Amino acid sequence: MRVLVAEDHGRLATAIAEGLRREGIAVDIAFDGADALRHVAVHRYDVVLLDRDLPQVHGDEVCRRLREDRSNTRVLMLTAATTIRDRVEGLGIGADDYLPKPFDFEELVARVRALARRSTPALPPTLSHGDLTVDPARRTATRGDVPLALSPKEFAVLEYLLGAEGRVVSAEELLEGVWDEAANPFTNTVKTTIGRLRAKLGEPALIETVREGGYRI
Amino acid sequence: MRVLVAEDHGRLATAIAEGLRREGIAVDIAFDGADALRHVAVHRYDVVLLDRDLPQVHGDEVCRRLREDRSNTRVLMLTAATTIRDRVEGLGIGADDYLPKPFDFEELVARVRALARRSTPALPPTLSHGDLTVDPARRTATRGDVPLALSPKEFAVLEYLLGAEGRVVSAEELLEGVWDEAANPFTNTVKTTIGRLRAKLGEPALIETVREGGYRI
DNA sequence: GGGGGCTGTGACCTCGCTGTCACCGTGATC
DNA sequence: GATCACGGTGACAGCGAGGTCACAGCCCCC
Repeated sequence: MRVLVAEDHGRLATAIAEGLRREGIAVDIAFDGADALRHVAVHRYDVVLLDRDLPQVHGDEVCRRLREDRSNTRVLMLTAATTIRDRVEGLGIGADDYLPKPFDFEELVARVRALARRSTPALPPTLSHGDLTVDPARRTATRGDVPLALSPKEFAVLEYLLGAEGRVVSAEELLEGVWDEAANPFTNTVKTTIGRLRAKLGEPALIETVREGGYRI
Repeated sequence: MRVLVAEDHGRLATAIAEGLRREGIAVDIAFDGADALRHVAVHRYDVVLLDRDLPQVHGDEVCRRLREDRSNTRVLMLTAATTIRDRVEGLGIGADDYLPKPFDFEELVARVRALARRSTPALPPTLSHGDLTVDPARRTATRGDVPLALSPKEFAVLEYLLGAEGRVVSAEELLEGVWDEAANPFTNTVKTTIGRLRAKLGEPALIETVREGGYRI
């Protein structure tokens, strides 16, 4: 899962980002509205966490533009204002959800996850393939009743591959979908992560390699 | 991601190419319009970076030809002229985006990325012929329920032949369409690959030979 | 401060793919 | 039947994509 945090208060933005990363979510940060639009043009996000009072380009405007390309990115509006009127306005603009500051971090994560699940509507709440079952909401994965202890990155990669439903996923696509923009494009961390994931998934092997193509489940 | 830079100023072309490569993007260079068309005929690019003032064949013409085959390659026009009129004309010809020189390199990269994201709305789901089925997205081929373990080259050749829908495809055409430009034109690797492919496809034979002509499925 | 898990890096290795070459089979032509 | 041209086949060597491993930095938690 990949999220953009658009928030001009540096401390808050980085705190949110840190927290989400600890949950295995790839996070980029934009410090103003123009920056947010630039990021959105370049990458695909599952969710944009959007502060309403952004400098340069107002949050409402960013939201409106996001609605225009009908990419199925979801918008979670953050705002200091807490009146019902604001809430209604926010949703009217096209935000998918709305969270008044100050908020509880747990709740933020829960809402982000809920929205992300909606951004790929075809997928059922738990993903499975053969005797492998992955529950994105609970962050658990089991193979034939045996729970798997996956790290956040490993989990994210597995989730992505399952979501692709047998399509071949290139290393580049994985980098784009699971890592954040700081990732070195020439890294071999994808190879390594796939290797570790395979080791944990055990036999019989589930992740196939397609030479010159990528990986497939 | 693969990009073609069509730009006749050698220094600028190589500088752009270097920069994009540093971003992990595969880049080919064409120094004039005819060269650009040749590259485009042979390879599939996500984005073509097209200088408008190209020698031999003008950028506008290259762009028009790109629109004609409905490959979903995106065109980013570069131009020295900056008037609104030019901009409108450029887009009218069918460019997907438009960047006036001089430009900020960061912006160039961002726009290339944004275009590339738009460029891959999945190809037709599967190709088939008789009991043979080929799924390009999953990179799988089956013959009557039996999955075939094809190498990348074999798969590409099979895909090309199926795409030709019974037309006779010459060895030269296959070389152009499936191999890269470094391929030795006198090679007999096509013969060899066809041989291996036939062996894997099994009986009854699907690939016919047309003497002095080429192959047909 | 120290231990432990998670990640990314760089070095090294392995193995399958691929292009080449030499040779064979076959059908056409004389 | 001899010759010729073209296509098929099998052996082989080099290469490069992908796998593996050890290690170091980082962060968290005790």
